[in-house]
Amino acid sequence: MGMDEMEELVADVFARACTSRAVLENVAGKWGVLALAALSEGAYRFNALRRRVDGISEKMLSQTLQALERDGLVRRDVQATIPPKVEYSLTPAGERIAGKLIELIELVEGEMPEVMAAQRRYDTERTPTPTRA
Amino acid sequence: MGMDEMEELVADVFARACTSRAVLENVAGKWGVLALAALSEGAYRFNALRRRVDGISEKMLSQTLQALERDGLVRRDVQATIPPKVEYSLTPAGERIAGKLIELIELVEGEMPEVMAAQRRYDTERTPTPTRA
DNA sequence: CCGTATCCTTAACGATACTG
DNA sequence: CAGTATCGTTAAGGATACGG
Repeated sequence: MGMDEMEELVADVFARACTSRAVLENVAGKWGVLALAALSEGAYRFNALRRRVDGISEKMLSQTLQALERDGLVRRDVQATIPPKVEYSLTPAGERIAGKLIELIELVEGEMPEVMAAQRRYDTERTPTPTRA
Repeated sequence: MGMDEMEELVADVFARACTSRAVLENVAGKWGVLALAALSEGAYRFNALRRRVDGISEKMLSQTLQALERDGLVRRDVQATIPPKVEYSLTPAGERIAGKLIELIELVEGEMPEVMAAQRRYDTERTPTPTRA
């Protein structure tokens, strides 16, 4: 077994309790994707970001940003003014990952017509037996 | 406002209750990523896939596959043999999305050294005040 | 304005048992 | 083998209120 295969094992996302899997969940999870994608548009302050990511609660935004900051993907800059301003932005690593997420989002959006057609087919093929009228 | 901006609005993942956001969650969610990534290696039968995606329960695998099948990303082929064999594989759309997910996974794995260093920094800078000894 | 802390509700999840 | 059904547990999530 060569070095490359070795590294693949210890970092394999398919293995549970793997560090890379945890990071992947932060990044690809429900709110992580949207936060990173929004920040790839530029720096945001807390409440502006909250408005951008429609539907996120204060609590979840706070938790999401903390996780991403801990992973070194998001930078948090505090300006000690009154009232205080806090700006969130992407680190270089964050920008690389966010870039890939944008590609994913655009790909998904491009597939939406096909996806919605498939959903309609699936739903009509399985529901039409309502206890047999 | 041109056509392009219009389409972007109706399909904007940043809007809650948006169809593309729901699909993105199926695809990028905890189990969706792993299921699609595994299937990009080739067709899998139910229990083989369950073993490949370490830690997933029968219930979650079943639910995940149903959602992805409904979205037209996974195909389910039943062979009426005894015992029955069911093969799961990617549709063309599923392959396109899975390909992008693999890129994401590999990118994340590549950033892991940097990420883990950031985590260590974050953890040491914030915990070392345990009630002040 | 930027959050954290709390409470409470909901839904995700896992384990088990059972059917086609 | 390939699931569905049910149940109990846990964690995620939302709303509110308060502190920095």
